Amino acid sequence: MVYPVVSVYILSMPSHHDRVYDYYVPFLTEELPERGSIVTVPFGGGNRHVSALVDKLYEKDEIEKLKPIVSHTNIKLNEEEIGLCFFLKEYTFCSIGDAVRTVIPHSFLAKTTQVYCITDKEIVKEDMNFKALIVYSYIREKKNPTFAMLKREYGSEVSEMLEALIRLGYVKIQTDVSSSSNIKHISYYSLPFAPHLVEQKLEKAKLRSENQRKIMAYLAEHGKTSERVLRDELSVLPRQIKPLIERGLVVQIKEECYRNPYHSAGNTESLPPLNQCQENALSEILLHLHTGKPEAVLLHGITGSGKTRVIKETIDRVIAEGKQVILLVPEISLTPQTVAAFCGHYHERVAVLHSSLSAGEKHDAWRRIQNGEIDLCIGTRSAIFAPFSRLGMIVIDEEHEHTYKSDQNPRYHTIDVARYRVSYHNALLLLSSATPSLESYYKAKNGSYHLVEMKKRATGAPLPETIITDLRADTAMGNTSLVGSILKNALTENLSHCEQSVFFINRRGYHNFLHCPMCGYVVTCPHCSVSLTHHVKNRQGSLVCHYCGYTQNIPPICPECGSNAFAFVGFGTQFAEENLEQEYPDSRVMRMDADTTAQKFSYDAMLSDFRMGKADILLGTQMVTKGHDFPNVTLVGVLLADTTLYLNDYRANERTFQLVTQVIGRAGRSSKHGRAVIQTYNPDHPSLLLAATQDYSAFYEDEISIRRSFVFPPFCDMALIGIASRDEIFLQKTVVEIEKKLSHYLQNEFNDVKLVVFGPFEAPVYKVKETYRMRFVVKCKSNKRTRALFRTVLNETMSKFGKRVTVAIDINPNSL
DNA sequence: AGCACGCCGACT
DNA sequence: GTCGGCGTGCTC
Repeated sequence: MVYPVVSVYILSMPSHHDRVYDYYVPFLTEELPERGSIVTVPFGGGNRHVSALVDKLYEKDEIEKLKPIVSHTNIKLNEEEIGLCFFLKEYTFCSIGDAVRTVIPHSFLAKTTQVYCITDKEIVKEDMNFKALIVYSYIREKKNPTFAMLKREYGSEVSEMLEALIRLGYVKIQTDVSSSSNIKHISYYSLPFAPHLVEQKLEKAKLRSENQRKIMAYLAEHGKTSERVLRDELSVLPRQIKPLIERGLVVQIKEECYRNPYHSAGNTESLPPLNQCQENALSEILLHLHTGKPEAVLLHGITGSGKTRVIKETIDRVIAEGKQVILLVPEISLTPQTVAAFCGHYHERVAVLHSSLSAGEKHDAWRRIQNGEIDLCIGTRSAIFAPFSRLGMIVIDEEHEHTYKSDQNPRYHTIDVARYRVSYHNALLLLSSATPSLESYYKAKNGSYHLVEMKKRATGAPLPETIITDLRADTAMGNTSLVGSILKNALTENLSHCEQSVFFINRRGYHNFLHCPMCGYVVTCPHCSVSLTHHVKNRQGSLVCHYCGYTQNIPPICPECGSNAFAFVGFGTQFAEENLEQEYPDSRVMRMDADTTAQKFSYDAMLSDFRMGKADILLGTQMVTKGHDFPNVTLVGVLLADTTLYLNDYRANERTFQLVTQVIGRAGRSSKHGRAVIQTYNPDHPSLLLAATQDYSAFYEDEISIRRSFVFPPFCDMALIGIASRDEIFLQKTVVEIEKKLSHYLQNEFNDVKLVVFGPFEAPVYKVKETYRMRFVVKCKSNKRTRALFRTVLNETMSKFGKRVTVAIDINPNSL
């Protein structure tokens, strides 16, 4: 006798115990699970029910040692999704469970519920009182009720009873996995006969109720009608319709309905024809579309060159051929405007996917894509997993943005996943940016991507005139205003012309921190080793931790030495806003940062208000720099460009160049002449000088030679090994253990692996939310052997120190 | 991750 | 003499 057996990965397993377990399939009558099916299996001593992914199905005649699977759900990952899971596991050291939860939405995975069930134990009379017996037989009869059911039946004192029953071994708690389909249905009603027969039918059925006649009449006139319309129009409830259904006078139809917050207000206005530069770029891209193999194009166009237009045109071509497209944008620029701009005439065939959709909305968008109802999916990072079966192209707009790198659990880079998917489908990967990441541009220069460049602004407008101003000169003259004299002149002039300005500042809050000049004391967060930031809300000042949200009042004097010279140092968006309002009382200042855009869609509302001219000055953090098109903006000010310049990170130059280039690009996008003023204490810094002239290739040449000589990406990979614990002693122990293991393996089993280990260091913020953090920084080449070494060290350390510490490896992290 | 098994302190 | 702390180890 041979039995079907499945090898499965348990989805709740931590990565260091992630391996296959075998189960036999007992129910031969039902459909067999397949590779990719999600099944429920008994696991561990208590045989609790857990979800698992079927890796393979085979036959075995010896099943003595195996347990049977419990059931299999209707959820099944396709071959590509399974491949993506293993890809994520290999590259990010996550478990298969984490990978599955990343590749498909959480709502697709079965929900677990706690149910009570009886055991095989024979009842001993003395153990049971009358009440206990009642509860026991209820559980037996109802076949595994939930706690909610028991409580409804017997009140809340039932929990003591249950505890006793469990203690005596008559009842146990079981985790049931119910496959929640999470599909929303909507009921429609219609007549099963021709409308003119209504009267006749009503007579025959002897129905005289006014409401029921109304319903019939309405359906006769309007045909198929939803429950909701009937309720709104006739104020009838489903239970009044029910008798009609029972008598066969009305039929009920249930249809799957999709929740869609983007009512795809597509933009069907005809666009101006492509200019020569755009036309050339388009035809170059199209060259790589039908090669029958995976291709990648890096579209590098200066700010304002109209990349968006070219992308849209390319999307049209791909969809016209019956293929599907994923368009990714950075979190920050996923606005209804962006969606509308790309929607074009696709309307209902567009899905939007991002992390702040509700579970139901995400689920529905996913279902529509699966059902082949969608041609274009616009979204943020997670939309890279959109389940298209005829994928023709993946577009990654602003490809240099750090939001494409996941900074938690599966710490994947979207471009890596995109390359996997593109090669699976023989599709085209289109990366686009005005300031490509060094890594991408390097690949383009070396032939692994095709490079397409656009060097002219679409409107023919010249690049903004850019002035780098030396704040030291202002300081020397005793001018401590945030706005130096040159920027001040430019702003005054701009205001008098009724033209708009965008000011960029790199920091939230009011002042940076509270500092005592007498004793040097700085007010810090009690849970995190970081200074508190001054925020003002409703004219009330408070100190806020940007890591854990801890808030406290401002102490009037220094708690350390009692000095009243206690003062704020540095400044943020809030302070700048007040400062500008004071100096320019007649101008309207709009502040945009994480604090003012916390509400859903408020970001969008602010942008369109500003575009419509409801403010003169838009002041904000990073978010004002992203790809927006403000035709009336002619002045851009960077209040302090130095903040990214001296980051303790090899990408400091790159970040500065990208940021400044992008901000400058906001100015003078229409026919009006634009100006940019960059305030700095380092007016001679090459990255600033090159950003001012928007000279990407010169910047690239400079920077790539630095990267080459100091060996930084793209000439190697950086791995960050992060160790965190609430217990400093264990943290230290783990750090020592990792150091020991690394050096041991590098001398023995893994002596072919080349890596340079730096550290251990304390993390830049050593303590966050009562957790202490240390790290190693490793220069390596992320190949199979290196990852195998990392995996070995990670697994062994985690097995040893298990719950007291967490160790995570991030390959090419966003910040070091 | 869960959960059982197993070995030492504060209670009836 | 027991209840219960959580350290250790296993899960087809």
